Amino acid sequence: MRVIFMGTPDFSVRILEAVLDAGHEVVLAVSQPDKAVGRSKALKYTPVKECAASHGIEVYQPSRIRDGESYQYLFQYHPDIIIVVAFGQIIPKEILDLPKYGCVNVHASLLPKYRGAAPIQWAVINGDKTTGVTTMRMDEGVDTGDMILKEVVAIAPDETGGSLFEKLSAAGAALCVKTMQAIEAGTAVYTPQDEKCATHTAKIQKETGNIDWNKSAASIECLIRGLDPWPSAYTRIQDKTLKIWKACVVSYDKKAAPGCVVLADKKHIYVQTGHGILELLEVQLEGKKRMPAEVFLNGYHVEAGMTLHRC
RNA sequence: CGCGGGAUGGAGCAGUCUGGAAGCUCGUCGGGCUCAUAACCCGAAGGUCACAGGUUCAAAUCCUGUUCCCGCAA
Repeated sequence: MRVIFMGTPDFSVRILEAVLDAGHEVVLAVSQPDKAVGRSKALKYTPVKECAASHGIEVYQPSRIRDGESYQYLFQYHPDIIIVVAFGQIIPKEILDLPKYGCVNVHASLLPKYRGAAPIQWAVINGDKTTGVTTMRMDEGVDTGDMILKEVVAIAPDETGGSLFEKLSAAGAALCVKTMQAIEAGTAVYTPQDEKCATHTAKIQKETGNIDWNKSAASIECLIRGLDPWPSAYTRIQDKTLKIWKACVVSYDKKAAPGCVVLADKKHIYVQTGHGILELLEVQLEGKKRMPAEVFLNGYHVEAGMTLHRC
């Protein structure tokens, strides 16, 4: 099929590559404008742009896809289908209706659950046991279109946002190709979403990682995993930011105020939470590299009674 | 040139302001204690103090330049 691919981050790249591998003709890649990023503030290509460029695919980067120009531009490519994966802008109806087979979206959750921005991280943060990917025929709402195919993916006990991202992008890539086959063969079945079961997720912000020690140890542990590798869960220790990369729930028969270090020896740091004790296993002090707790303890003095603060 | 922190035995850090003997915690190796130990005690090895210049009788420390790492911001 003649495909226009719209997407921006790494998640989209995996699917773009799968579409190419399946032999489809990607005539145009649409991505968000490049952004100044990193310490040097250099303008950086979006991952999709980078991938498209390496395959010799033309790239289009409208700042607003909703203005009339974009429609005109896309129209001249006469796509059979538009595949949209984490593009980052809402697509107007005229473009949705442009291709013969419409616009198909790959979403990293089992719709109608987790419509919206960061379904992967939220599935981990909420402690879900399973999640998945869904393909759908897009309509004007955000992630509200009729579903075509789904695949369930298990969330491991030590799953991180990053590792789940890998699993879901692989699953999404395969599912996208399968969906396209079904559409082309005319065997695709379109199932409306049950609005009553719909949930939405908010965009992940830096602030999302600010640990609230009043929460339970288990939920904080999920937060830590969900926000690994970005933006990471963090707290304050003696006026410095301490990122927490790995932790586990432990039992310890001592009580203190939430955020208080109840045990600190040569190898362990136990922190009281609103419910249960959390042991910090891997941390990173501002300006430093991430390191196991016992290594951190070699050079940083931590003792029982110290308090970790919410920023 | 967006802002800031950092580079010191194998690891993590102090020391830098107020130049003048290389220090702490851990690891490693040897010995001791012990039924035993990842526990404890004693001892040892191991460092061009990121790199290059400069100032000085003397530089980890002050000045200049370079490289690399990290946090913030996006």
